[in-house]
Amino acid sequence: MAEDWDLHAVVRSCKSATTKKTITTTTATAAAAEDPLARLASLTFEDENDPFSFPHLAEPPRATAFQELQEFCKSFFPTTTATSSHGINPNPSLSDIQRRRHPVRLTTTSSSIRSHFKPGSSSSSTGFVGIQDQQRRQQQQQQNLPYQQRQVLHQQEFQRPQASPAMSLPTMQSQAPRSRKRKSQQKRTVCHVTAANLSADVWAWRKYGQKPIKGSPYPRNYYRCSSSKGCSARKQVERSNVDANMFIVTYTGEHTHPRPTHRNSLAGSTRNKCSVPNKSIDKDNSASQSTANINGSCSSPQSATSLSPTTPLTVQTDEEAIIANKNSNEEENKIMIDGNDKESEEMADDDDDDEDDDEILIPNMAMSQDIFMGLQELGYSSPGGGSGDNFSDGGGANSGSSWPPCCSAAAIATTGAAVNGC
DNA sequence: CGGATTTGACCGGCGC
DNA sequence: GCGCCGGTCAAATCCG
Repeated sequence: MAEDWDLHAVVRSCKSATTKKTITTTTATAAAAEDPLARLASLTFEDENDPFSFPHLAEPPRATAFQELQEFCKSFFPTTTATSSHGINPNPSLSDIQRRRHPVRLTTTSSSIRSHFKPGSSSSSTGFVGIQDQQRRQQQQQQNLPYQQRQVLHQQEFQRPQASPAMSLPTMQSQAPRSRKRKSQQKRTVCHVTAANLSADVWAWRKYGQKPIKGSPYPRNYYRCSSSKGCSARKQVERSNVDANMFIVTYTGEHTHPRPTHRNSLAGSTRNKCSVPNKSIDKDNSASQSTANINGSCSSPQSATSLSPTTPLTVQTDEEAIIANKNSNEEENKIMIDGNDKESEEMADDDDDDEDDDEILIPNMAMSQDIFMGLQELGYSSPGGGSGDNFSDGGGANSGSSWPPCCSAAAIATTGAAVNGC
């Protein structure tokens, strides 16, 4: 139920990315010397109005470091053939196989996304970075790579920033009548983010639906922009069924209003509730929901603040963004990375129907492991535990899973706010 | 009281 | 043509 699966609070409750600017600059730089990842984390925003710009990303020393890392990590990247070695679908269907023959881009249509989100489908090498990243992550884990190294690998996929995901989306017909066909053709920006990173969004989102997704133990939450009436921007948040720590965020549509420099006034009016941990959960259907049940929600910034704003922050740039981009109009917002660019080009070769579909999304994010630990101590279990919720397969919203990413996200945001004196 | 969330119902695209 | 399923609507409810 929503009390548990309370992503809305994450989505909306947290401060703008400017908050993280302080976090990253104050906590990450110290570790930057020994940890390349920390360098990434220490990236700062050039413009407060554009929290996703990373002016320092292109600085020669860092760029060199990235290139080195990239070279180093290339061997870990999957190459050309999809595998079923991740426990996703040992018995791929014909359609799955066919899908694998056609790499899918990050920004794509719903049909392709749907295909890739199907548990039985796995992407081919170059296309769907998000899913691939999940696979890669598992591969890395299997290879017992050090965590930070995995983080570096992960981070590399975020080196290509974009402005705001939503703002960079192509214009769509916001007043168009409801049309599935049209929806399916809308461009989407898909990214994988950690729970904390769900908050790295200056827009105010209002939840308007939640649906169980076939093949996924987690429901998908639907949000629309509440910053402005008539805004067609939408956002879907779905927990990855591959990596319970990750969330698949899909942006659709475009904001019809300026980006708020601060959180929209509505953003603070969200219900901030900190329910009793582990209210849990429908016991009737726990079998297939092994990871759906995370303990009770806590979207309350107040409770998060109680963890102390001075908690040392370990910057974790574990977010993912995706995306190749061929929209020349948006080139100025992107930093091209050699390896990724090649992949993008290859993708373009494979599928030139979507020449300009690709988007970049790279929030600069930080999260505090200490805060997570603190939350756990307060009774919030980590993702992946619990018994699971009951999803009705029929239409309509359902009981959601009870993973409370909002807790950590709110904690981060609030902490950052405190640091910033916001 | 206004706005956000929840959730059952409905619509329509799409695969078979 | 049919059924499945994702996406959206909207009434009820909640909350500050």
